[in-house]
Amino acid sequence: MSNKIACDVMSPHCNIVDDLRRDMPDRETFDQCATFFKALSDPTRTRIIWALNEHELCVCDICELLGMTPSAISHQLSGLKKARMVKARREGKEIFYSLADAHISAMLISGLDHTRE
Amino acid sequence: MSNKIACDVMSPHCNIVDDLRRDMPDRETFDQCATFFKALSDPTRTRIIWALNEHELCVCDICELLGMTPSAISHQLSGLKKARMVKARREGKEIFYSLADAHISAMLISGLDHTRE
DNA sequence: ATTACATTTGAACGATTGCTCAAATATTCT
DNA sequence: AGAATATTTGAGCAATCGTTCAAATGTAAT
Repeated sequence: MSNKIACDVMSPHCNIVDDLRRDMPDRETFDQCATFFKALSDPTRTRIIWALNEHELCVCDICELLGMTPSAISHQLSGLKKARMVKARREGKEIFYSLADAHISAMLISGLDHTRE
Repeated sequence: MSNKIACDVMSPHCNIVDDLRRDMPDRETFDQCATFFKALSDPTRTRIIWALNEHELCVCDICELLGMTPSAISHQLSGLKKARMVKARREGKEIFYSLADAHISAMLISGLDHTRE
C-alpha cells in the first residue's frame, strides 16, 4: 500500500471501523470462503454441478451433455475434486463423478433461484 | 471442440443424458448464476460484503478496515456496483456504500458457515 | 480562486483462468 | 501381446483478474 491513507484517521466513523475490526472473521476464513464460491463462479462448473446433483455421471456423459471436450471437462473435474466438491468412483474404463456433499448443491440451487429472481 | 467425442453415442447412460438435457436450465441462466457467485469468489470482495452487511460504510472506512488502497477498494466497489450487489449514496465528499439486497449477505453468511464446517 | 480531501478512472503489470492440443495412463476385449 | 476406449496430464495461449500508479473528478472549506 503505497498511497497515503485516504481519509483522516480521526474520521467520524472511526469507532464503527474499530468495532467491525473486532468482529470480523480472520483473513483465512475469508480466503477459504472465497475459494468455495470460486468453484461456482464459472458456467461450465455450475452446469457440471447442476448435472451431478441430478445424477452421478461419467466424464463422457458430461462431455456429451455440455458439448465439450473430455480434456476440458476432466480439467474442471480435477479442480472440483481438489476443492472437495466432487468425488470419483471407477467402474471399468469409466469414472463416475458425484457431488461430495449437500452444501454445494444447496448453494447452487439458491444461486439459480436468485438468478431467476 | 476438435477432438472426436470421447465415448460411444450408444453408451448405456444415453437416456440419462437426454433426460438431463431436457431439464437443464439454459446457458444464460448458468452464465448469470456464475457471475453472481463470481462476486463472492475473491477474499477482498467477501470482506467488503461482510463489512457492508454489518454497516453502511464510506470507501475510506473500508480502506482502513482492510488495510488497502482507496484505488483498489474503489475498483472492487465499482465491480460490485455493476453487478448490482452494492449501492452508493453521496454525502458531501464521502460516498457511502451498502448492500443492494438481502440475498447477497444471506449467501455470504451461508458460505462462511460452510467454511467453518 | 485556491487548497485539501474523498473518490474515481484508465493504463499497465504480473498472476491466474479456461481451454486446446498432443501425449500419457488405465482398463477392457480380442 | 495388441487394439480400442475412457480418462488424465502438462505445456501453451489468449483472456480475464486484482492490484498499483499517476492523473482526473467532485465536493467542501478557506
